[in-house]
Amino acid sequence: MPTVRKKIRQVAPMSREVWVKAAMNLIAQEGVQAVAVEPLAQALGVTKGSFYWHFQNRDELIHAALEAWEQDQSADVVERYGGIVDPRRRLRVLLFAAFEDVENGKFFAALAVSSEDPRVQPFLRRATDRRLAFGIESFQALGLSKAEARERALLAYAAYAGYFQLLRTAPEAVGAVTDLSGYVRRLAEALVPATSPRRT
Amino acid sequence: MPTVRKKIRQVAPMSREVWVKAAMNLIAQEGVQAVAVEPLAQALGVTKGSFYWHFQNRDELIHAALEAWEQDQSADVVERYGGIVDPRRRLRVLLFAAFEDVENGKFFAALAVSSEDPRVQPFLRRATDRRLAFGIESFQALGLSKAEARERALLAYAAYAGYFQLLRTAPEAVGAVTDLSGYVRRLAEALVPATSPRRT
DNA sequence: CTCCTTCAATACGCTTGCGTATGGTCGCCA
DNA sequence: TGGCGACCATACGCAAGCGTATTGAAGGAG
Repeated sequence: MPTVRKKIRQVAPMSREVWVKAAMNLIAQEGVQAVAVEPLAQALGVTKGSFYWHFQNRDELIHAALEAWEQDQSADVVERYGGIVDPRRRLRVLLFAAFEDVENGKFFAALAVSSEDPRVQPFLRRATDRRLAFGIESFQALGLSKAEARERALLAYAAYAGYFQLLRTAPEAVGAVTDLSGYVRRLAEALVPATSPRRT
Repeated sequence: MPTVRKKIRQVAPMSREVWVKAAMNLIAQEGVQAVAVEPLAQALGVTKGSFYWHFQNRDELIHAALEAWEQDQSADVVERYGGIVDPRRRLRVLLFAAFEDVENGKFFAALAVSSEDPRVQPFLRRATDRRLAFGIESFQALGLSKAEARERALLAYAAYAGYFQLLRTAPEAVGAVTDLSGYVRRLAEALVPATSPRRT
């Protein structure tokens, strides 16, 4: 240990956010049950003593991580594409954007993995409801009945959720489909009637 | 060893199958990590002493449960519909049958919940590969290229997996779509080109 | 009746992880 | 320079589960 006079510790005081970020990574890879205090502390090079200074208990960390995700979430997917007025275009843009945000898709799939956990259920439900409602709304703006809009929104969302679930469980099978945009285009064309403005 | 003792005990002998069935139920509802020996024994009204007579360890029970599922699995989905020669009809029948087998769909979704578990991964992979391969094969029989067949099979399977995932995480949202057959019909019509004019 | 096999209960040790209690170190400030 | 507060380590108690070892009951074969 030659030139280690000052520890970096003071500069990076292991603040809450470090724990939250680490927890989010763990959730994305192994689900919430993998967020265990002691292993996580060891991975970060500290002990539980540090953790229980920053957090009251394990649940608080999990909740913080889920909340952090929910923030990015509603900022990204919904609000950003709510501005597009043409519902046809909005739907297509939304679909492509959703499938291209692999990071978020993986986290969502990881949450679905922990869907039995009562801590994640409200978050999962809110995300699902928000996205489905947005889809239904958009399809209704195309002139479809509410029932039909619901049907298509559910199909679109199932295709989304299923895609990222498969990306978790069998990535090579998904990887064999080299052209993701082709996949999404097919989905969009199946759901959004008359993509080009040939039929107004 | 194989002296066939015919005499069944008057008291239900708590044979292996009772444990396996109970484990399958637990997996379907809460995932594999819920298959714990002691709670399960208590739920069955016995103690661990019984369990460790029938099984070497916990993994053996889990493996047996997963294998039991896999048996029904390949018997049901693939073999039963492989006989239909017309690929167009085969695909449609397969799609409807898959979505109507709610029991199996739920179990599959529960397995996806435990996808991080190294014990379930081979089962999940085999099921996915088998189903995808069957779908690709059928789409190719329609005259589609391999790439296009892969794309459609993946979309169909994602819609399937996502549907049952949503049924787990947000059953009311799915329940709002009252007409499941409409959902599947839309999916089928989007994927299977130029349905024959005979049947709807 | 006795013994042997089958099945199950009890008791024990071990590991993992949660949460608490207490003490130590370092910097800053009066 | 003494002390206070932020941050972390250590040590402990506790619960859940796994797996093992030992004991026990109960029925059939000889």
